[in-house]
Amino acid sequence: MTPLVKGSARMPRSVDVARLAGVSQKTVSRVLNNEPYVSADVRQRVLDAADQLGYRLNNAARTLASGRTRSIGVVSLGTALFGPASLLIGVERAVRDAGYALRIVNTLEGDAPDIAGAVESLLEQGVDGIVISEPIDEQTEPVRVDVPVLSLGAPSAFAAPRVLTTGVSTELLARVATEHLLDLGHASVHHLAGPQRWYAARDRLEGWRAALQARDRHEPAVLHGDWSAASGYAAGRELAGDREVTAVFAANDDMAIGVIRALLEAGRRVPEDVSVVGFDDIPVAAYVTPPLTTVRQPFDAVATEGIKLLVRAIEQPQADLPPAAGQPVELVVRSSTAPPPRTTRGRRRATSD
Amino acid sequence: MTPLVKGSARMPRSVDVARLAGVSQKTVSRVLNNEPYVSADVRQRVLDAADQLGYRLNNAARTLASGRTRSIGVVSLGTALFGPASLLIGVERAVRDAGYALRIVNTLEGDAPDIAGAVESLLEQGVDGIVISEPIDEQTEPVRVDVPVLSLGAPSAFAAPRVLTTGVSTELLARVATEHLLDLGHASVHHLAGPQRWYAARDRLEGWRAALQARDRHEPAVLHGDWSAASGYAAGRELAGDREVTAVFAANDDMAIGVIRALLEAGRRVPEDVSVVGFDDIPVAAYVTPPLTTVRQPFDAVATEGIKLLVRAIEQPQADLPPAAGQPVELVVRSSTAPPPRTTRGRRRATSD
DNA sequence: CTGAAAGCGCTAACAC
DNA sequence: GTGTTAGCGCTTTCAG
Repeated sequence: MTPLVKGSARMPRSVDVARLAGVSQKTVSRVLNNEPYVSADVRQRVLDAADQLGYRLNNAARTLASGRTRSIGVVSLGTALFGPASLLIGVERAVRDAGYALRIVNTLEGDAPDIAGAVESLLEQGVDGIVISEPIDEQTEPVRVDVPVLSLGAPSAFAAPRVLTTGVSTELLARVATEHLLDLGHASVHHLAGPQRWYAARDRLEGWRAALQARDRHEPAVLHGDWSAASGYAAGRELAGDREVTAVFAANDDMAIGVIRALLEAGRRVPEDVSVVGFDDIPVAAYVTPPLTTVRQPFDAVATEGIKLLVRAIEQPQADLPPAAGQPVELVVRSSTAPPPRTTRGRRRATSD
Repeated sequence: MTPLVKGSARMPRSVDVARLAGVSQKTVSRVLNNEPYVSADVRQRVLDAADQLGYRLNNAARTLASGRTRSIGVVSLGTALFGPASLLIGVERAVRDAGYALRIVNTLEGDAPDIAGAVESLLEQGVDGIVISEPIDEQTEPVRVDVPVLSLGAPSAFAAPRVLTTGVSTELLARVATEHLLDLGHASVHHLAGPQRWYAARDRLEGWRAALQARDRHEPAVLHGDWSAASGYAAGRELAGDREVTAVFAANDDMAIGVIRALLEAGRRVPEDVSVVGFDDIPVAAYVTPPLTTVRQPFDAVATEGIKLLVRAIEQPQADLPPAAGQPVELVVRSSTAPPPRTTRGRRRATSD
């Protein structure tokens, strides 16, 4: 009468392995944890015995006895948006490479209570560290957490032993995108921002603004979308009516594609009449009409870097945390951007002909 | 000297709660597990005490004592492709709704050894059930698993107590897409298939073939892509050279967008000269030029249905498994499809004028 | 280098 | 309705 039977036979335990290998249970534990001070001979005997029995370490027992779960929890957004999804993939790989298991909780809205609840549920499941993938709202009141927290992107209000932050400065990327347009000769650049509750959206807005201010350009009213192509389309219709508009920087590619669609439908050519830059370099960006100029985020590098920091905070609680390394920035110029039309009021001078 | 301290203070245990509430430790356990036979008064006292202490159940101890992990593992593909990502989100939600935690392992290639390894690692972490999200290769030799396995899409070779399968018949969706083109009057339909290692790709290919055969149409040579817009573009260039081509069904939207791009560059209009249908209805599908006709998969319904089955298999090992319910099929007609040009050799007759 | 004893914090079975 | 008694299968001391 063994209630823990999963399959037909009882699961072998480490004592069974020990018995078969003719050693103590503790020695089995040593071998399986790659601890030193085990003779090669004994090690091999144990390994063989384990293999023969189809033995598998019981994770719950390990965790209970050691107090370490060897797993990392991530709070993610329940969205198939390219950015968050790509980041999550990078995080999974990095976590696995570091020898940890991954536990995921998605939040629907990503607002403060949602995130707090998700963190709570991860803590209950047992995790050694937590990653907040796309932080949205600032936490109003700090959540108390007893493991290190990595916030990918935004600083967040967690009262944890260690709070870490990495991420590219997407602000820098936004600046680069805007400058590209300015360099082409546009007098100014309109911005279609993402939902301002997202840190990523605010960050890009700031980058755009900084680029404009650095060159002392007029700052047009900001339009707001929700990351969707549909919202980009709606904004594009507004933009199409305004003849002043010669350049648009959208906070992601989906919205940029929506903007272009609206512009084309209104009879404004892209890039001849209006240039459009996106953000993310989604896989289809090179194949829409016209191929989209955009900037690319190094999701994988960000994830790798972030998890490295988190794991260090978990395993060496005392050590100093090195500052996050800067990530490369990549502008991908395609055909949706060009110099402004001649009749523009821009301070550009006709270049030839 | 308590090694399990995570924060500054020792984590409270259920005995601490019991002491504070003036009951036995077992009663605390009862309350926290929502077991019956606890008076409302005692229940409230326990809850208050737990709250006051900031008590949190220790999952490892629960698991060890009960033999149930209350978590489900998913083997997923490390890709940000819209389909797999959307499915994963649905799975996460369904798993959470069922009161289980989620453990994820991505595979890079999704081939047999990869999947076997991923399953092994989930088993070691401890899971009550396993979901194989986008099955690729058939397993050559069955993997022995002692928990129920849900294969989302394809039947797979797991020697598990129960192996379940759900998923829309994407074969049916492919047939609907092909029939749409045929109904418009096209003599036949070319197919740009996905990588044939993917079950999803083989399934769609079959649906396309079935539609053609049902109407006794000529079956053109199949083109192959890798799901990417780039591969669609390459295939599109081939297609553009062949004047016989008036209709193309691509196995996903990204490839369809690549095909359209190549067609347009070659001077073939879409849909006037060639109609193109995609698959998935990715968010930008409605905003590319021309807006893409496509079919939509009910990811959420598939996930919900599948997890429901899996949870039943976990919690009621003896019960019969109801067959998976059929899912609705949705064809989204936009502007990338139209009747074939007049000069076509198709058996269609001019309709008017 | 190896082993024996003592829990980790909870649930399960059974008593009261 | 509630409490008591045993473990769950490991890791952690601490001896040899």
